[in-house]
Amino acid sequence: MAQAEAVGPLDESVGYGLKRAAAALRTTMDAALRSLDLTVPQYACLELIARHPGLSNADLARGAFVTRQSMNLVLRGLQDRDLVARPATAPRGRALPSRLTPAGEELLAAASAAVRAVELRMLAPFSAAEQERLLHDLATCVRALAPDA
Amino acid sequence: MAQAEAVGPLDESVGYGLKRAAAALRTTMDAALRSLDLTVPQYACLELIARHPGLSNADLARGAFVTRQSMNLVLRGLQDRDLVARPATAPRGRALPSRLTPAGEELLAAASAAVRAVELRMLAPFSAAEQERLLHDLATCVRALAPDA
DNA sequence: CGTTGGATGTCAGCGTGTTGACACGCAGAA
DNA sequence: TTCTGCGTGTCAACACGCTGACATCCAACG
Repeated sequence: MAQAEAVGPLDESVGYGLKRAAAALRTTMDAALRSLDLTVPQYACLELIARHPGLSNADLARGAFVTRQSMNLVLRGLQDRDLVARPATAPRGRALPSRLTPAGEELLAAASAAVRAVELRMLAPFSAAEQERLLHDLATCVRALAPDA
Repeated sequence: MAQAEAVGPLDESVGYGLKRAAAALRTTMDAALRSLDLTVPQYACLELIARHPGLSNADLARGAFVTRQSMNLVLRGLQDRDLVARPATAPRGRALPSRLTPAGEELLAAASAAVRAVELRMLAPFSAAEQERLLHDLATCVRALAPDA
């Protein structure tokens, strides 16, 4: 390596720090979920359905920060594994509300525990008040960038 | 939409907030750089080279959180546009130190200003001390997840 | 000195995600 | 009522990024 990883001018950027933290979290989550044969988008999909039963494909896509098409593929994979269930016909409009199967709930319980362990490790250096403050600061960043979100 | 975007149990997760903030930043940066015909990885590559001249492809890849192969493609695209220059032969080992061309420095100046404007907008609600604190908190998260980083 | 290990650049192959487009269904305005 | 706009689900085509692999080069060690 031609340059040391030492504190450089770039580490002073909050945007770079944000990306670094998100990348580290993503990598760690991926490693934690690998033993359950789940990718991060798949886990996010399950978690979203569990917290908001009846969510549509488009809603899930927005919640997981991917396109509808990608979420559609994720959803199909989860359906093939009998982890989520969607009605064949739309009860209202075109949206197909997704729900977890018992197997899905069971797998999610394990996955959620693994992810929570990761988050706990990330937040270990912080007090409860500091965690709350960090959460609030991140939400403020989002609001400043996308007021309509 | 079957469910409102209201404050749900998921918004209490710091990990989710982190991903949301990173996604919002990424989207906003992408929009700001589109007029300069630059993608976020391309901008990151230019910025890294500018701050650490002589960086190798592998170093750039680590700094931009992508693989060497992806960064190699980015680097070629920038070379084809005469924005960065790399020697044909390695002066030492196999690493080819990258440097900005005058055109690259010029374009980077505009891109850097655009990105700084985005970051300023994101950080507008924060005081200088709060910005510093947020930056420190993010670095702490990274350290907790990847002690060797 | 020879050899082992680590690091780099590059190639092929594949999976994934995205952009673009289309058909369908609801709600509101003319 | 009709029609326009919007949201949704789905398909095809493309581009991007990653995994795996290989050859090369330096450093360190026996």
